[in-house]
Amino acid sequence: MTVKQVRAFLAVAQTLSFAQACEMMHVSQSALSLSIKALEDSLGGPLFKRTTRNVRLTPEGEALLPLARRLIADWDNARDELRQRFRLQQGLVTVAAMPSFAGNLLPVILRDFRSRYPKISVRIQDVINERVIEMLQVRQVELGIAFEPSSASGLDFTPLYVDRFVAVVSSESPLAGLSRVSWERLLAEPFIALQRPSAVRNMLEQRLRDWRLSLPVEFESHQLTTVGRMVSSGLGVSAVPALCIGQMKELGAHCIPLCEPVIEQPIGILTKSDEELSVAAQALFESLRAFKGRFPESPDSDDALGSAP
Amino acid sequence: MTVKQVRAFLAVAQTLSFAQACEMMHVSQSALSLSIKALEDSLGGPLFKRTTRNVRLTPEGEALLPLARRLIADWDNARDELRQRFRLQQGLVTVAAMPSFAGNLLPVILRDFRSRYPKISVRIQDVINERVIEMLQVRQVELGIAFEPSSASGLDFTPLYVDRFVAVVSSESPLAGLSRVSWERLLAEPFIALQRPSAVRNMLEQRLRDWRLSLPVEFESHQLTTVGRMVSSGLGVSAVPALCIGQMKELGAHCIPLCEPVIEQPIGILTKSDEELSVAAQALFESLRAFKGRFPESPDSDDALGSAP
DNA sequence: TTGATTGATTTGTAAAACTGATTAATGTTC
DNA sequence: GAACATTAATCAGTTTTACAAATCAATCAA
Repeated sequence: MTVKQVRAFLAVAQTLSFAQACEMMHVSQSALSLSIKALEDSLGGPLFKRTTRNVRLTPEGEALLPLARRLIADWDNARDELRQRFRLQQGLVTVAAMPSFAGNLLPVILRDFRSRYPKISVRIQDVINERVIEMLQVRQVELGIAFEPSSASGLDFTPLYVDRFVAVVSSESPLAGLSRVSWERLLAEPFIALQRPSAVRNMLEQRLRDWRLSLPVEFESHQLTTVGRMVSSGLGVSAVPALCIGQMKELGAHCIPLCEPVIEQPIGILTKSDEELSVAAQALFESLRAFKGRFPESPDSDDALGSAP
Repeated sequence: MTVKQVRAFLAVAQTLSFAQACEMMHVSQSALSLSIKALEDSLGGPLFKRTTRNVRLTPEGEALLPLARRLIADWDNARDELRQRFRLQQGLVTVAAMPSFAGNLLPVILRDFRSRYPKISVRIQDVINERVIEMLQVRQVELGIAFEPSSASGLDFTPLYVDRFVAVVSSESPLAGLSRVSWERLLAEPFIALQRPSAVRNMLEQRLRDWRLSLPVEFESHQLTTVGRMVSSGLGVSAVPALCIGQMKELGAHCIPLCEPVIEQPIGILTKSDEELSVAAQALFESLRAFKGRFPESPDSDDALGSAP
């Protein structure tokens, strides 16, 4: 019992004529006759009662008809779905991205991606860095965007850009006029920090410890927006990834490059190393990499890397 | 995309090894390789990621797996169902029979039939003669058991036996001792008849009119049982098909052969002439015919046929 | 009866599916 | 780290299957 045989059965059942059915199937009449006969043999009895002038279904044929219809419909649906998947005309990519990326660059990239592959839906998880890695490891998402993880994490890292901290100050602040500012100078002001647990916050404190600096935390918030508002209201200063400059400016805060040390961290695409990417995920992967040149320039000269003195 | 290819896919997906899968499929490894490749080509992309040491599903393969499982399961189910039908191990026969037959002989025949084909269910409609014919014509049932219909009914008639009217009298009746009784003598008593519309009743009146006799109807009932009770209580006499003798005796009534005229009517199996019988219906048809010899003897000598004088 | 139509059958051919041997690649083991 | 074992892909040759064209047999209409 093959698919072709069942299709032949449907064609004959529909037209009640071998002659018409064989046109529909694009085969010769003899081939159709043999197909039907083979099907009947494999099922154990006749499906049609046929004379030279007349073709009708037997009761068993009648019983097969609805079954055959459903089988062929399901068959074709499954085939089409798979084909669409491969053709990127359907599918779902799951992505987990750290908030600074998810909130700033990702929407732009996705708009481009969606216009290219309108039938692929993208599910984004806007979670902290650690959750990105966890979700990848338990296969909750196919792609992650985060800091480079430890090599033992079982994840592959494809760098996209190097993020760097910039100072955020109110426009009335005495620092506002400077073209660059040192951490030491910045931390003389009351500091508004992102709440723990946060990889960004942890990384920041770690690096500052190397320089024997510490954060004089005055306020804390989970939301970057809140941090921006606090700064622009003159409550204190902060430091955020360069990615968020636009957001800060919108909130009326002022951003200044930070030095001594320049704190920067490569950010990139994470994938589970032993896991294949779906065609759809590969497409998004490529779209992300294609944006590489359009990221805020991060001069990756070695001397700019802040290292402990 | 063929069934064989999808089966091959399932085998490989299950074992994650071409070598094991090809044993399962009883084909050579190269044939299996080609099958999978053909499937992949027809779908538009790889379903497995395979190295010489390792076979794993791609995300698209992962997507196909549940679909394939269902397709193959449905496929096999449909095939098995049809095969069982042809093998008489499954199926449904619908029968409409006139009450005198449905209530007396049919149960015995069906017990035999059920023991031979336990998986075939039989749906019986116990309806009056006219409904039997109607139900056949609209294909509500496959088989009917009734009087021979007019040849224009579009039904085929296979005679089973000839039914004959017998007198039913109470055991106290002066007629009870007779070995035979004429209709004229019987109709001198108050008559208990089956209610109209009833083919039995119509036929009876028709035949009696030929002999210039009429029914002195005193009571009417739809139920044979009620007729029997009335007779045995001495309310009157009746005449019923010979098939019902057993039933009447159980109710305490007495049955006597009727003559002048002997009113008899062939009863048999009806089928729609332009309709094929299901294998299951054919089997029941044969079971009914096989019982032919065991029906109450109806001497079909021509002289016994009552004809108008 | 004749002619037209329709499905079954037959026969030769082209396509496909399959096998077995070989090859290339990749873990494993000592 | 080299030899070995295992595995899937590939190739060549064979078998099997599927197909088309022609013919046949049956049936209906005129």
